[in-house]
Amino acid sequence: MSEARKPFPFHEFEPKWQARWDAEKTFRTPGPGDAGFDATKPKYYVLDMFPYPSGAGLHVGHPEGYTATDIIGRFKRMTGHNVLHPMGYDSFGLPAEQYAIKTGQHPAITTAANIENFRRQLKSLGFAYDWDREIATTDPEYVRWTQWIFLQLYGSYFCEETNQAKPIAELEARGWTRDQIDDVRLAFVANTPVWWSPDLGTVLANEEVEEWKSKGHTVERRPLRQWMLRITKYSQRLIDELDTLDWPDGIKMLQKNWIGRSEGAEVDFTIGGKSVTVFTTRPDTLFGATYMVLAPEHPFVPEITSDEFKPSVEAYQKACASKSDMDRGDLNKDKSGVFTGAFATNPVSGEQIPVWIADYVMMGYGTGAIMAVPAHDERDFEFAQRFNLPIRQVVQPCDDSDWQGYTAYGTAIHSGFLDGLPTAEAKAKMIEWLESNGKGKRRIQFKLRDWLFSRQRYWGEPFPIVWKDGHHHAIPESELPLLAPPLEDYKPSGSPEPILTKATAWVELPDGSIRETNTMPQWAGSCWYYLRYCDPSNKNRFISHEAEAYWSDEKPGMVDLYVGGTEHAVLHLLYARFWHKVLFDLGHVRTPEPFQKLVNQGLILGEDGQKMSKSRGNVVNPDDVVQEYGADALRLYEMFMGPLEQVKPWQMKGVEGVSRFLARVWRVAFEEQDGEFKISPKIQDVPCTDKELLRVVHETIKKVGEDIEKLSFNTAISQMMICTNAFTQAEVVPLHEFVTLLTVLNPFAPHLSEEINARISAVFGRPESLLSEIKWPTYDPEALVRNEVELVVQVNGKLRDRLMISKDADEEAAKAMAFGSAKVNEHLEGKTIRKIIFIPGKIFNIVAN
RNA sequence: GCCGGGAUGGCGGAAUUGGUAGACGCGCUAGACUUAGGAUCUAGUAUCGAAAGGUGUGCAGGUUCGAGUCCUGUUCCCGGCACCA
Repeated sequence: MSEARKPFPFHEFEPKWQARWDAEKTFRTPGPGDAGFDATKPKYYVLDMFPYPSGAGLHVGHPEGYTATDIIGRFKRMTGHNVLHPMGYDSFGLPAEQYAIKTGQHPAITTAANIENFRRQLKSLGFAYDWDREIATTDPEYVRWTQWIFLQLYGSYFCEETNQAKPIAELEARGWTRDQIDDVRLAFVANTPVWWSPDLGTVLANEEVEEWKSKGHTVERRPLRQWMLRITKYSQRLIDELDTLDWPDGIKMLQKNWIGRSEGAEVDFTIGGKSVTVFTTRPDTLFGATYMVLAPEHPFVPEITSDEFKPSVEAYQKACASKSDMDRGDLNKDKSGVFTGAFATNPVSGEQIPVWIADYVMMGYGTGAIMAVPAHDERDFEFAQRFNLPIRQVVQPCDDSDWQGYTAYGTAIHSGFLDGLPTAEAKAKMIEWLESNGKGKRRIQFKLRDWLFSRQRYWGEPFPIVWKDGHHHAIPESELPLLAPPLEDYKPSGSPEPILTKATAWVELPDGSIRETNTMPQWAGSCWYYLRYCDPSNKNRFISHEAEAYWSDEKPGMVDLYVGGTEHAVLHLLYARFWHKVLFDLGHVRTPEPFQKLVNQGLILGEDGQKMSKSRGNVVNPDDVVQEYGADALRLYEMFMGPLEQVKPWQMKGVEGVSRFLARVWRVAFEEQDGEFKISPKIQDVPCTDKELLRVVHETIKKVGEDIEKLSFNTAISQMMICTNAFTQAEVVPLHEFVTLLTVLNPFAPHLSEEINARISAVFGRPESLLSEIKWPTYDPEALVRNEVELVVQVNGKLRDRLMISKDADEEAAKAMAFGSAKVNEHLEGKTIRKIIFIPGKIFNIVAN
């Protein structure tokens, strides 16, 4: 599009307004203690998931959520709130380091350049952020507090009695030994099998493995000494407190499934005098256990295996060790396993059952051992069939289902003292029996594992920990932030030694202690950034008590609205909740949850309906759209595409559509004369005498306000289009009403609305004030009333006529009108009227046959 | 397999929560203005039918004066989890 053909000069006024907002700090949000802070206003905290500043820049998915929160934030400002709407950068991470290695530049340099580009792009979209609160997780001052929070975790344990974190000092006072204390810290060291990638030079979390493998990296299983966070202690609270949050059901379900709570029992079997505990959710089927299975990695395997079976057991263990969890999963159709030669004693029946090892039992869940009840468990059933193991019925189905492989509830049979009991009661009774006979106990089991928190990469926060005499110690808070030393070579060495180990001058301290050389994962920074925004430059605390108090309220979650992609459902959103709860337990924050309301924006697909990707060539770059149609058009289009949470394809024609709408708004105000935009003579500073026009304007105030609250932006825009069309067709455009339209349009298209308002204000000599700083208009309910309404007349529920009728016509009046209609009478011919249903102002339905 | 979300014109999507299905936009058709228009404005646009009228919200039933909306069953699509005992 050539310059001359631009329907309105957005290329001039958009940068102009952005520069002004920047220079005047229009959207600065004073907090407690800041000049200009008004504590009487209610707070509203609206948060975006901050971006990872990649080299590729923003993609069109970013402005989708960011525009939604921007509209909400601007709206809440106009309705009298102190709005906290900040932005920052999640700037540590493996991709940055990989990119740096590839380009030969230090990640600090590439990260700074990428942040600068992101900031430019964000500013070019006119978002009303308080830029004074901008943070990056790589800022040394930010790293300081990330490390400080880690030290809180390190300095705490989980008290089972009160179900909360407490300071380690309490245990010291009680005379606990160092080893005892180290065993219960929320941040602890464990030797555990982890996923190690030699070419990336780091371990990976389970959920990261697939992604990096698909990029061609290799991973292998290795036992390594790692830092873990005891998130499992919070399993129950993380499930229960979801109920207090206004989150999509799907996300709540995802987290619940991820945490994976199961109720059941531990049952102690014996193998040659040795006690082996299994976990089961069906203690009622204990009489039906016909064999036992241990995970191949179970520590008892070597000692219980008889000599005869040692070769096959060892061969099987070796084969399993080389398989990943995924491979095990892929092969779940084919059950495999070997007999150990050992037999276990069933504690309730005294029966001897064979002990097998099989990879369908995993060491990481429960006790790594199961009692197999093939009659009532699908997996056990399959395994028993494969290896010809006995299958014994102990549950009678309630319906006529086959009992073999029947996993639902029923009635206990062939089960001694349980016979005749329904499953739920049988479970309870068996647990009672186990507990009173010392053969087991009730147990609640979770799938959630402790969080593997260390990485061996360079581009992350170092642990504020030193080692001396084989023990770890926190470094003093005064030494924070502990920054990574400059390294010339941070390429992976191929060994699991952390990169920082190479910086010997940094690692080896004069007193003979050595620094921890692992670094934290990228999640660390994103776990608490929403707290730092409240008080971003505080030198003494991660957040002041005053700021924390003001930006929290009586709701369980601190942030009023959090918008972002669904990809973080179980990682970031779970980790952040965990950290927040620890800080809550320790008295640092007053809300038990970080995010009250969560909304996931839907993915934007390419024009071809496929996921956007470089290889498909269907990627839309926001910069190009801004260049051609302007920021307002991009913002408006992304909001007009459809419901925020829905997946929807991009259509460049749709951008043109909203751009035309903006041009129509512009042309209500201006006519083009000799390439200049002159104010339209239709705009007059007169009262609005056109009742219909006035009605549409007030309808627009009402609907746009309500729709913004509901995050229904597409319908709000549609109403503004209706309103604009009414102005376009009006002979006279009353100034006051037109400014009202500009005001409600302002949160959506801030540049255009401000520009039109500024220009017409100058012409009419009105005081110059920013639309974004004035009050949201109120609608007059009187103006919404129509004197005449359309009454739909139906015969047997089918529409037969529409009649204009006074808005408060009663049934008698409606009846007279309806039976006066020729069309209606035609359909009543030869019929007897049975009933009349009258909904005033809407429906008059005649039931006849 | 399990869990979650969805299915409405040629397309993106509306529908006051049981009350006129298809708002608004795209596309398309015709007209106006124009040297010209890929600009703008006006009118039309679910479908069958010349019309009257009929039919229509994935499919099959049900409840109701009335169902896109509620109930039962079913098909397909998208996302997530997946041997968790």
